[in-house]
Amino acid sequence: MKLITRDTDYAVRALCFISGSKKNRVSVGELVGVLKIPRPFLRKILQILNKKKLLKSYKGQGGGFALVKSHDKILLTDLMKIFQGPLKLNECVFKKQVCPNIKTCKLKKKIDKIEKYVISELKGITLAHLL
Amino acid sequence: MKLITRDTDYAVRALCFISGSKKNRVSVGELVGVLKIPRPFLRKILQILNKKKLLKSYKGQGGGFALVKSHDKILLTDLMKIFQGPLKLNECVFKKQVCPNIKTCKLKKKIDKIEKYVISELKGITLAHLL
DNA sequence: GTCAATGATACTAAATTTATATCATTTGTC
DNA sequence: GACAAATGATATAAATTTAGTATCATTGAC
Repeated sequence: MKLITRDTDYAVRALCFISGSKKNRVSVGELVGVLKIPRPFLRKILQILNKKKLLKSYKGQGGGFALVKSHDKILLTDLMKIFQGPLKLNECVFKKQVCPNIKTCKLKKKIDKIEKYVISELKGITLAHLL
Repeated sequence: MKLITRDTDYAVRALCFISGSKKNRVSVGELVGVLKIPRPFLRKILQILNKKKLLKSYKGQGGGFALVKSHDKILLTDLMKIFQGPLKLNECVFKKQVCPNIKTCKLKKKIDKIEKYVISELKGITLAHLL
């Protein structure tokens, strides 16, 4: 029932740290040292963030990762989408056949309303809110 | 990322059907026939609902399950709590050590706000909204 | 007493989340 | 150019949660 999974969490932490760092490149080794995130897992996450253009990576000695845009432009929902798929509180539970008696399910509308609220609120949240 | 898991779903369907039934007792066999839920799984769910006093069970020939309270008194959140644990959108992600630099995490307040809204909205939802 | 129902409980399977491991590629330094 | 330090790509494994199964015991109407 967690809305936010661990990889999203780790991504947030890593991006925050990189954003706060004075260097313009931060290596995995540095991040692991500070954030205590399992190294291979963090590597995977950073590679994904690189592919998704939230980070730019630099290979070779002295390499590492740098932010592409400033932290107040990085939306929490972007991270959630990347690691957890599209934000949907309700999936198929309240579709057609909920109660076989019923054609239109009023509950769905209620859930949809809540979902919209959550999404709109989350959309307003950037990493800047952490700093 | 589903807010509602399958057992909650099944519970909703079963309770709805029982509520709509003219009989005052509905057996698992009947429910399985109509709702197409795997029998042993449904049995488990109904047993839980019985223990949690949302259903009353009757053993023996002609036995089955009956509602304890009317459908407009059964809250969706009750079912979610029973099958999915306490409703918390955010768990430990945005606690203390999010960004090691930071003491108080503003994001937590935002998430809390959303969570409260969701809970309050869900609290208003009963099975009656399905009928 | 029999049979049709639920109670209790232990087990299995599938899916998702959370990692781990390894080899390839790039690049700065000597 | 060799080497070392970094990331890229990718396959696999472990842990957890969700979903489902199976079985024997108990109850109660007939």
